[in-house]
Amino acid sequence: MDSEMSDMDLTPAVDGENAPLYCICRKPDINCFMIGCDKCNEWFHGHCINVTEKMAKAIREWYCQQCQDMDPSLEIRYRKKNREKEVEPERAEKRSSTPEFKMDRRRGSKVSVSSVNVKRSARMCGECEPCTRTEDCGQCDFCKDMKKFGGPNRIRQKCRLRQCVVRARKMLRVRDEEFSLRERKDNIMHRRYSDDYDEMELYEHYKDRDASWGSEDEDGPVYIPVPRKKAIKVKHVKRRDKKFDKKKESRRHKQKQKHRDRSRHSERGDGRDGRDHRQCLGPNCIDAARPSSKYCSEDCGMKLAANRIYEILPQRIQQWQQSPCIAEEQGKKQLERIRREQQAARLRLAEMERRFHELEGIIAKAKQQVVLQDEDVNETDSEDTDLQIFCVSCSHPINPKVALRHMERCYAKYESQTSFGSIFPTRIEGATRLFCDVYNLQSKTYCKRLQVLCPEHSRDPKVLPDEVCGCPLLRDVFEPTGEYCRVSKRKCNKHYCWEKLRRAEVDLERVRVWYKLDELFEQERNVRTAMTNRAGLLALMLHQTIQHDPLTTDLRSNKDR
DNA sequence: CTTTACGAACTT
DNA sequence: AAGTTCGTAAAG
Repeated sequence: MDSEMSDMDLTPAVDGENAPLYCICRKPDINCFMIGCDKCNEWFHGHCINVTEKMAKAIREWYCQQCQDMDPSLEIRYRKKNREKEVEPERAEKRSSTPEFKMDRRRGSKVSVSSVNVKRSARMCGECEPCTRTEDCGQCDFCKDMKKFGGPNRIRQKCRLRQCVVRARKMLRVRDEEFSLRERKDNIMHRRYSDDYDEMELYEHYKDRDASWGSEDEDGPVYIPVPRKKAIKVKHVKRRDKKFDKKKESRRHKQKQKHRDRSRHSERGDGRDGRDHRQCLGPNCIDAARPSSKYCSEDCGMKLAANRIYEILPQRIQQWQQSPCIAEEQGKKQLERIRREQQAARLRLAEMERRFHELEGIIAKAKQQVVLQDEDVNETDSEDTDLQIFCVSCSHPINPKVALRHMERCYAKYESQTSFGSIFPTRIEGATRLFCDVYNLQSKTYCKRLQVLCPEHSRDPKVLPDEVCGCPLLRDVFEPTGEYCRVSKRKCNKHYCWEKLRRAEVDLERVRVWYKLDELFEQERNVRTAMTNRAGLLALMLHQTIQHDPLTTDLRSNKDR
């Protein structure tokens, strides 16, 4: 096989019995460059049709000769870039010689507009500040996504600060306003504002300014104090020089940007000093604040914070105490209810534990009974007919006499094939024999069936030949007679596994009570957490209670009492 | 409708 | 070849 394959490289004429044939040569060779027709989907060897791999790279759509003959409208299409290269020289020249020439492609195109060389595209006006920005901030989510900043390159969008004010989608421009604020703040070092200055307002201010700046530029030679970007000659300049110029430009531009911001800031004339050194806001401190901080040190910040608390807290506590807290009262009521229910559940649990022991006593007593031989004659009563019922598990027809026994076993058989576990063992102190809790190494879980009902991990005990059934006999379904069934356990079909079922009944109820207790405990915890958090330090500092209308409040509190 | 992810055109 | 970023499908 191997040799055949390698042969194929050299002699494509080797024709496998069922290998598909391709190309005009109708040969099965596939180990060379091939191109597919975009109409008929047939594959052709490059060398058969004189198309090299290099040529194919420039091709976007390719049609075979046959398809082109059949449909003359089919035209081989090339990729834009390559087509440009192949464009006749005169056309290329024409383009470069017309300053207004626009090639608005999907991508950034260089547009020559009155000798300013700018980049324009559907997403870039080319004139706003973000468009002219050349460096990525390295801080925004888009930058962080980039490979160069160690990101996974999943979002693939350019830096938020470089998203065009005019044409970029809004979501790309601003998402995390806080971020862009911080960034701008960092960039414009001289700009300072105190915390009572509305940050949103500031941001809006920026946005507006940016937008207006962009349009100003487009309007033409109206001179404003804001220095316009100077025309930079780039046309017919060698590539290297161009690069150099660009760098210079961006540097100069940045300087201008700074200058502009500074002058704008002072124009605002809001009395705030834009200089770098502000006084620390710490109590009685006359030092200068650290850069990008309102304080000279951590200590001063903490002092001010402490003062704030001393100042505000007593007043808030007073406010809090002035009016009754409805939620607090409701919480108290709820706690009371929960406690009552817990009490009831505990009683019920004690009752169930008592019944648990009582049952064990009954079972022990039942075991001491003696088998009555003549009873089993009675058992074979006239019901021994051809009546048939079907097992609920296996659906086999079964004799009613043995139905209970069969179904119990049948169910156990199926049930034991599945596991029913949790990764946690049961931890209920003081509870005997509740969950099975056998550890399954494979699934790393603990069995969560009732122990008495788990056919997977505990088999029914073997019944000895002389064992008695011992099921307590009842009158009118519920009333115990004090008598016990004295049929041989092996033969009694009426009370098959009665101990198991009775135990399960009790255990199930015990589990229910435990669940109830658990639920109540959870509720209590929630209510308590809510109550402790309600008038905590943080809550008091953050919120305040205002009595808008004392009359209404009084009425309400009077009604409550 | 917005956000995320990604192929691919385009640039460096 | 590697990096950038646009348009859009898919997901939310």
